[in-house]
Amino acid sequence: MTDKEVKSTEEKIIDAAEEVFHEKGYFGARMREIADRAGINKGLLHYYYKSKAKLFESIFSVAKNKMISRIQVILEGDAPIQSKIDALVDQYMDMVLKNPNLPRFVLNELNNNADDFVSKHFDEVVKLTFSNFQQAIQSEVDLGHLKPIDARQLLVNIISLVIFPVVAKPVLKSLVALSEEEYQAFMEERRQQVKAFVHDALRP
Amino acid sequence: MTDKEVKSTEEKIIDAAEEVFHEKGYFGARMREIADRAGINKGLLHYYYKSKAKLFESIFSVAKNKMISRIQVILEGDAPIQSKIDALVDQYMDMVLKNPNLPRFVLNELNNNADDFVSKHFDEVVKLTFSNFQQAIQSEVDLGHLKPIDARQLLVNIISLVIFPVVAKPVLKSLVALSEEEYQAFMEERRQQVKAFVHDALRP
DNA sequence: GTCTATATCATGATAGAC
DNA sequence: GTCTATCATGATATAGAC
Repeated sequence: MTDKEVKSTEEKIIDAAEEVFHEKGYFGARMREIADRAGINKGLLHYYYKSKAKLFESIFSVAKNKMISRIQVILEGDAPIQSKIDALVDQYMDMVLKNPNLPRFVLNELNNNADDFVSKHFDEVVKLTFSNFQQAIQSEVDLGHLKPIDARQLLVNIISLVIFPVVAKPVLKSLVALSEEEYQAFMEERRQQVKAFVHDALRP
Repeated sequence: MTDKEVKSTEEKIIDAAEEVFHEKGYFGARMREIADRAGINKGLLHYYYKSKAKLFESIFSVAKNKMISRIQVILEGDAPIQSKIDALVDQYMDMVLKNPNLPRFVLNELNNNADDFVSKHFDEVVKLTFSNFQQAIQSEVDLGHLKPIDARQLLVNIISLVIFPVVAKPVLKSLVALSEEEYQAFMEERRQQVKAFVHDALRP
């Protein structure tokens, strides 16, 4: 949907709720602010979503899917491991740069909720995906193409290198004294840098 | 202070407030819950801290210092770069394992506040520290001891590799299907793994 | 479907007795 | 210093007119 099209009320609500929940989290978000940003009033907001909790669930579910859908496709494919890693970095980098508040939001809300909530959203999805990746790593190691490494640690390394600098954006800007433009450039450089860093670390 | 000593009311408040703010963040925290965990009532809590905001500032300031004090000492010393990196990983790993909610808390609250708030807490401190590190990296690169790398990117890499898996603990436990004990073991392995990974990536 | 007005409830904060 | 009781505010949620 492009900006100039007329949004339905439902769409206006979703868009506004995404903004506010992603920025402020569940507890920081205000139904009032969501209604305002959607250009409607609180009564109408509650007409569409009976409660803040319902609206949140809807927003969170979409966010969670954005975070895991791409990784899943990549890790399950049968491309060579180096291209998998590069694709993983590129896809995640695209996603977090386009939705800078998404990772923090998902991470925080997963943390706020009990373990069974986390399992419900992640477990089934992720087991197969990961074991495929693990096997791919192992065979490359066996062939002497990669330095031996625990596949779990490697996967965590890659994701850390991409997501953390987005979650920590405010610190980063202070830490290396960046303006907004410099930060964007830094992250764009980072795309290549992370790929090279991981590649270099895996040299046998 | 050990557990069996009698805590002053002030100490009980600080300890309880740390727990609650670190777990729930500013907006999720309740003065009621802080009073309960401290074993006092809300009236007394407000006698010590006139407002939630004041109490928060006090807790946040300590948390922020925990996050930057160690890194600063290490990066400013004149040890060889490889030992600096190892020390940095060890120190940060110790800290985040002992205070698993600390990084998320600091990161979130920095994000919730305006840029000048961030600058106030970080800027002056960090400039000198970083330029020292940058020079150390550069001379090692010049000597051919390290593969050329942007010092900013390297520093962000190291911090990402240590902190992210703590911030993302719930995801991690699902992603690689870990129990609490397995997670702790994973993180303990990680201490060596990160050092080796960074070291390997920097081989010329 | 959309709005205004209102009910309900929880929270931060204060007042005052002891 | 510590407690109980209460206030004031602001947020979610509902009722009802249009």
